[in-house]
Amino acid sequence: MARPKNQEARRGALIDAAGRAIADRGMAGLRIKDIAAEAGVSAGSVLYYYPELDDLVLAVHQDAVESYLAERQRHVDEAEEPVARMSAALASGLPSGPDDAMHRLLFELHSLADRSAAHATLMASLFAREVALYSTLLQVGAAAGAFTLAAVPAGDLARNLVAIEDGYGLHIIARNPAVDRDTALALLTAHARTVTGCPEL
Amino acid sequence: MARPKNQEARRGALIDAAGRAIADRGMAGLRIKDIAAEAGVSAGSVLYYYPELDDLVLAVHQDAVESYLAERQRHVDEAEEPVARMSAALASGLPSGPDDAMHRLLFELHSLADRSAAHATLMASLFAREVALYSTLLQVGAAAGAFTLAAVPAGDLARNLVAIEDGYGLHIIARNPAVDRDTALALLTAHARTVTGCPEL
DNA sequence: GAGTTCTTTGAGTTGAGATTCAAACAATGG
DNA sequence: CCATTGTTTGAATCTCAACTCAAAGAACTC
Repeated sequence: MARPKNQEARRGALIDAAGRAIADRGMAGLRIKDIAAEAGVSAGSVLYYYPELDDLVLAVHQDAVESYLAERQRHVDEAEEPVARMSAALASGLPSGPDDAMHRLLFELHSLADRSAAHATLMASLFAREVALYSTLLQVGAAAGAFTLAAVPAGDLARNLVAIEDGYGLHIIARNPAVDRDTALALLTAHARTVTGCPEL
Repeated sequence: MARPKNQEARRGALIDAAGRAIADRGMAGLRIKDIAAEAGVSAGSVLYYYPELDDLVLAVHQDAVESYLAERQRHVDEAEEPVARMSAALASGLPSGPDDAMHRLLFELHSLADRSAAHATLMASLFAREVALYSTLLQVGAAAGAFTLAAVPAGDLARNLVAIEDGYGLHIIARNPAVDRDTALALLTAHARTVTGCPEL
């Protein structure tokens, strides 16, 4: 063998490029040449690394789920106290606005879930891990005496929190003028306040 | 003029056919011939009535929003008492399962909102009217003494209810095994119980 | 630097689907 | 039953993007 295979790096670049292409053109408008242009290579090169386009899209989805979760965790971990950690979690789950690239990407990819088991699994995994994050925050907060949970198990409350995030996220991305990030965050926080009995949130 | 124009009826049939096609192939996989096949006509006929396919899709969206809302209202109106009406509202906002045609259709169409102002408007209108429905139910229930609202304005509670519906709806359609209709309804109802202070829900 | 293998490209091919269109067809008025 | 006009169709055409492929290029080994 001669020329070094840095296929990993190449594939990584293509995954990023495809992510950008999907976020701004949508799955329906995704074209190989757009991915190629975004990556600064020819269409042939995209096919060279991903003869099956579906594999690339799946890689994008995996990557998006992992980095989104890592990013949220990072935000939460910047805080120490249970209340502040919960606030950070709430703030990190909503799109910054209609053009939030990560959320646009995730919603586009989610639309594949009903016809692809692999995508459905990724979406379910994202949901489960977000629920786990909130569950932990709620339980730790309750143990520390900061929260008085409105219901048990905490997982039920956590699922509702994630559902609200997803619901508002959908509307923010869809440019619903009645749902901007600030209102959504206020309503989400109000809900969290209710179920934790914690007025400081 | 000779031959009677029953274009209205023809267009109506095409709207239905397109709705079915979108619900089961998705916007990304929508083909004129599928709409035509669904309507039992040739592809040419579809173009004859809708030279611009976007107009047909927009008509489908309008129609879906109206009939979905009408259907929900009908469900709610089958009950008399505030509590029963609220239960009916809660039960009518979630997909029956991953194959619920109306919800599949609505979610597909919603994905157009971020790139089309017309679709965004329809989606926003649907949201606003669902919020209005819940607002009314909450206020009437409170006035009747059945509910003790956890917050004012009632519209805030209503928006959270709709957001939860949308969030769980998304996951049910996406075949998330952790979110089936029954669990989602139970969690949604639990939330409603909390914010209304009404144990009978 | 010659040989080898990996990589990239662009031109050409293929195929699917949208669109056009002329001809056939149907219903009604006269 | 003929003329008129609306409707429908299928075949022909157009368009665009996926895919193929042979040739050129690049990095490494020996």
